[in-house]
Amino acid sequence: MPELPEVETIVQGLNRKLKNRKIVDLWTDWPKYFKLPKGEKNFRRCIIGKKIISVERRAKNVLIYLSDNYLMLVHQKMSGHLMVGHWQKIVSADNLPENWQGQKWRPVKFSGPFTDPMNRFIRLIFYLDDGRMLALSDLRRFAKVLCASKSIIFNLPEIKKLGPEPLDKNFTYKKFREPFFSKGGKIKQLLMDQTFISGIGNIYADEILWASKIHPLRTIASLKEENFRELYRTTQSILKKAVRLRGTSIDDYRDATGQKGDYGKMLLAYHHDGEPCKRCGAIIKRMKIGGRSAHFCPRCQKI
DNA sequence: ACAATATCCTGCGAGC
DNA sequence: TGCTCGCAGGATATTG
Repeated sequence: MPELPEVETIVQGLNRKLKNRKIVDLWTDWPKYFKLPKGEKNFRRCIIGKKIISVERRAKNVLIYLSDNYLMLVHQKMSGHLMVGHWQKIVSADNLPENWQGQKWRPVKFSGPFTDPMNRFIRLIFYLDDGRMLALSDLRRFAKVLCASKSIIFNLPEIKKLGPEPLDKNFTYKKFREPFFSKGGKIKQLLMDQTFISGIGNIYADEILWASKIHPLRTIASLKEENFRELYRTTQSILKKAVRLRGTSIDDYRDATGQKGDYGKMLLAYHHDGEPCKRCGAIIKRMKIGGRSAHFCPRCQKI
């Protein structure tokens, strides 16, 4: 679900709310979430009793720094949302809110945005020592949660391989341009390749390409220097603006407190197929590229 | 070696 | 109304 701006927004919220909290218990109805890297045997033991030092973002991963040099990594994948709320144990299921009726029983009352439909899909809960909880709502159950010592997590291949952060101060044009010399293929797929630049997914790839007037099927070899300049510029400006507006809530994305992001109304290509292009008036098209839908203007994004 | 496809899941809306 | 199909913001494994 969330891409860089959404994960960044969530992380900022979590960091404010979770700092110095101790994790006292956890509950899940989907133990498959837990992945233990080599050297760790027991997820519960990794987590319980640990204090949360800080929360940071790397690519689309949420990094929760714990005491004893431990680190919990959460990847929300397509439908995951981390949120913080108050909780109390529910003794009887009789007075569950309407949107929980008929759902699998959950051991808590989540009093954040209680009527938020996403609450139905809370599958994992970390209970905190201040009476609050960190919950993972995840309709499709794709999310992944890892816990291990810092060094083990940072040495995982999927973390080590990650490309540079596009909003990092050190992300110069040179750094952006360099990998294109050695890689081929189509521009859209490369923009979404996490080993190339980290944090860009389907929405922002489409927006960046529209803003740069580049067709998603353009090959790297066909791009001119001015195209790369434009891609570099729009990548940073679009992601920055999306972070400022707290992400895109087309469907179900929420920040850590259940609020929607405001970048949705800024979208100019993504989900605008069938509508006139805001720049030239041609009808925005949608096509499948590498199993994902791409939205683009067939007139001003020339192939 | 590369790229297209299947896979992990569930819910929703469209179309018949 | 009720069924089936396609679709969804990700990443990895498998196939061709």
